[in-house]
This record gives sequence, structure tokens and C-alpha cells, in this order.
Amino acid sequence: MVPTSGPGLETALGAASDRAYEVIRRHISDGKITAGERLKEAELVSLCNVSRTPVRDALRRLASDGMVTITPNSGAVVTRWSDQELADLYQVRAQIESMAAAYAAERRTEADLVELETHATAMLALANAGGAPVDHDEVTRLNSAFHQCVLQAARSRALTAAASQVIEAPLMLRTFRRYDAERLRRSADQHMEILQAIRARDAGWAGAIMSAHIRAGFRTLVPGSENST
Amino acid sequence: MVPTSGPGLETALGAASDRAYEVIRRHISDGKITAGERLKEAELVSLCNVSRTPVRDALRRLASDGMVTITPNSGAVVTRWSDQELADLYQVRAQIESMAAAYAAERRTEADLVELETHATAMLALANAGGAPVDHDEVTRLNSAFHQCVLQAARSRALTAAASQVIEAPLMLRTFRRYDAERLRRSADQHMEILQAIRARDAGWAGAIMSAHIRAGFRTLVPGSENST
DNA sequence: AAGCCACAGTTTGTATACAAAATCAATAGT
DNA sequence: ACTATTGATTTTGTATACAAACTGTGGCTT
Repeated sequence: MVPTSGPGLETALGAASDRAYEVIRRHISDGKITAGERLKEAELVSLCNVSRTPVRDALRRLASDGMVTITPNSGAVVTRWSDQELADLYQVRAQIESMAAAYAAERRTEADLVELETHATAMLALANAGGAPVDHDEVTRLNSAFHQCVLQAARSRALTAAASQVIEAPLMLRTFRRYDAERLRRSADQHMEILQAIRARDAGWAGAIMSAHIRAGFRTLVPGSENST
Repeated sequence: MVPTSGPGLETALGAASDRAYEVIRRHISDGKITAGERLKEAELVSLCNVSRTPVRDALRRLASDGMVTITPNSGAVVTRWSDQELADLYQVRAQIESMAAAYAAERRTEADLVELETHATAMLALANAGGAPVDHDEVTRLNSAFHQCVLQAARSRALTAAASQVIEAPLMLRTFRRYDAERLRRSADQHMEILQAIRARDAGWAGAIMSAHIRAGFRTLVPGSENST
């Protein structure tokens, strides 16, 4: 038993705790629990089929990912991001991932390049498939894998830690994100360019294109708002 | 009972959990627990006079601050930062706090300015006291308060979250940091200049001087290493 | 009628008991 | 002598029971 959603990248820690983390995370990102809604531990217990201890553990981890907000004697709610906060978040994310790309350019191994290329080409293939409706889940998965891979290639614990606070949260908004074919192709092209820059060990280039990529992604997410530094 | 170390900025959550967090944090920053040492839950229980539940809670929070590293079925150890990792950490910190200073310049209120000035002038006074040996604990406290205040004035949840991962960890190394009078004066001067820039609402200036300030601090910490980026 | 207080019910925080996993030591085998 | 394996011990992960805090409702007072 214990399906745990197949062989994915488990977040680690006891099985029950992981299960709770994944289940709750999934419910949030799937929109089954709306932003601002309160997460009562008792409900999550029956939802995840584990006791309160791992549920509480999972909630703390999700809070560390910025996905839920815990108020001491009051409980946890799904974090609500205002437009302004989301704009700020993307600014921070752009800085951090830009640094990551620059570091990755200096420190990448051949194995890193192979993995990056795998994800980048898969996404490009998806973008060039044309005609068929875009598989948003698959796009999100590949996109996430690529960015994770860049971060890993940077080999900086501080960067990974800082990124953990600003990567997961916007991911949960993926249901609102609708790539049209054109934007998807551009995004895939940017991944290829990031790969090129990292392969060429050009830190400045890598940082610049990554920054542009993140900022473009933000505009896709929130078409309005022409302001904000 | 329950001393809790007076009226400081409590981290919030149940009393026992806070107590455990503070006690363990203090032991680490005071060097009573050396870097790389394993933190057994049973020992912490007798140390903090609370049960394992809040101890585990505290460990997760400390892990979120980058002060301890938790390995799933193995336990927690005090995070050890190599020279390279520390250099990376300061790079990241410089970027994040630089952004924070820039945002603060745009968003600060009059109240923010008052508070910043309080800390900055207090530190300058300490620096100009001359003769008497420097009170490192007091310097650390004022320095920390100033930086925290800048972060708060930036009013960005994402920035605060990202900063939490790279601010606390180096703080625990304060015992190694020895300001001589000259460096302390320069640091205090930089705080004044950051305040000026924020007051003038000059985001670029604020970001630049903050970045320089953090980088200079790193050089104070690690006199060697002329390389890195 | 409006506001305040007290009380019951719900929800989170803490302690402890039990299960699973990992560590360490001793022993047997090569 | 050294390595591998097994078993006892330690340590972490999970479940549950209990305590404290908060929430919301009803009645009381002014």
C-alpha cells in the first residue's frame, strides 16, 4: 500500500509526513482549497489518513515554502498573495534565479548540461508540437524541473535556501497560468538560451537571460500592471 | 516562572516551542554546541525542560533559519558552512538586503526613519565612544536591529522570507567577528549613509551602499580569500 | 435595545507511549 | 588482520491523550 504518487522527487522525512505534505500541497495547487481558507488540522487528518503529528509537520514545511501562513494559537490558512506582493515576489525570484544561473555557468558539470538539455529539449518539442492543445501540467512539470536543475547546478546552499521561499509559492498559481502557443515557444527558446549561456560558462549572459525569462513569466501571469520598478 | 529571556522579539508559537527555539539558538550562537555536532532530541529535552514535541518543532524552525540541518531518519546537526558556502551566502545576502534597502527607500514611512535613526545613531555613539573596549554583544544587537528594520521598511513578504534564510545563519558566527574601532566606525557610518539614502527615497543609492556594507562585513569576517566572483 | 460577560464547544499546543529506522558492536568468516 | 553480517541499543517518526487557548453564543446588566 502507500501509493505516495509514484516515483517522483519526494521531499523527504517520514513517510506519513511526506504523504501529508504532498496531499495538502496538491490540494492547494489544484485549487481544491482556495486562498485565504483556513486549514483545520482535524480535516487534514481525515484527508491524509495520518495523525495530527505529521499533519502539523507538513503545515510547518508548507509555511516554510510560503504556501500557508501559520498564526500561533489560531491555525493555518492558505497564503493569499496580493498583486503587489506577487510583483515583489517575482522581483526577488528574478534576482535569486539570475544569481543561480550565473553561478551555474561557472560551476556546472557535464552531467548538469545533459540534464538541463533533456528538460529544455523536451519542452521545446512540446512547444513545437503545434495544433494539439497544450498540456499545462506537463509544461509546468518540465519548467519546474529545468529551474530546479539550474539551481542545483549553482551548488550554493544559501541560494537553494533562499529560492525555496519564492519558487514554490507562485507555482501554486499555475492553474491560472495559460500559456498560449506563442508564449510557450518563447519560454522554451529562453530555456535553450539559458542552457547555451551556462554551457558557454558566461555568467553574465546566463544571469541576464534568466532574469528576463522570469520577468516575462510574470507578465504572462499578470497581464495588467505596467508599473512596479 | 518561564523567564523566556525578557522582552525581546519573540518568534511566536506556543510557549514551550519558543522556549526550546530560544535555548537551542542561544546555545548554538554562544558556541556551547559546536558546528557539525549532532543534536539529539533527548538531550535537548533535558536542556530545555520541555517535551520532544516542541523540541522537534524548534529544530524545524532552526532548520528553516539555516542554523541546523535535518537529515530524515538520522537527526539534526548544527549546520557547518565551508568558506566557499559562507562566501556564497554573503553574496546572496548582499543581493537580498540590497533589494530590501531599495524597496525601503521607496516605501519607508516617517516612523521607519525614526526607528532606523535610533539604531544608527546608537551604533555611531558606540563607535565614537573610543578608548573603552568594544561591547561586541551590543554592537551585534544594534546591527541586527538596524538590518531588521530596513527589511521591515521594505514591506515585502517575499523579501522577508528570502532573507530569513541568509540572515540568521551568519549571525551565529558573531563570536568570531572582532570589530576593531576603525571598522566599527566605518560600519556605523555606512548605516548612517543607508539611512540618508532611504530618507532621500533614492533606491539606487540605498541598494548600492547596502551592498557595499554587506560585502565589507564579509571581509571583516573572513580576512583571507581575495577571490570569489 | 445595545454592549458586556460568562460559558460551552472547538481547535491548537504539549506530553507521552509505541513503532520503525538507523547506528554500533560483537562475532564469524575469509 | 580485515570485512561482512547479525542482533542489541539508541534515536527518530507516529499516534493518541490531555491541557490550554481561542471562538462564538446566549443571557445578563445598564
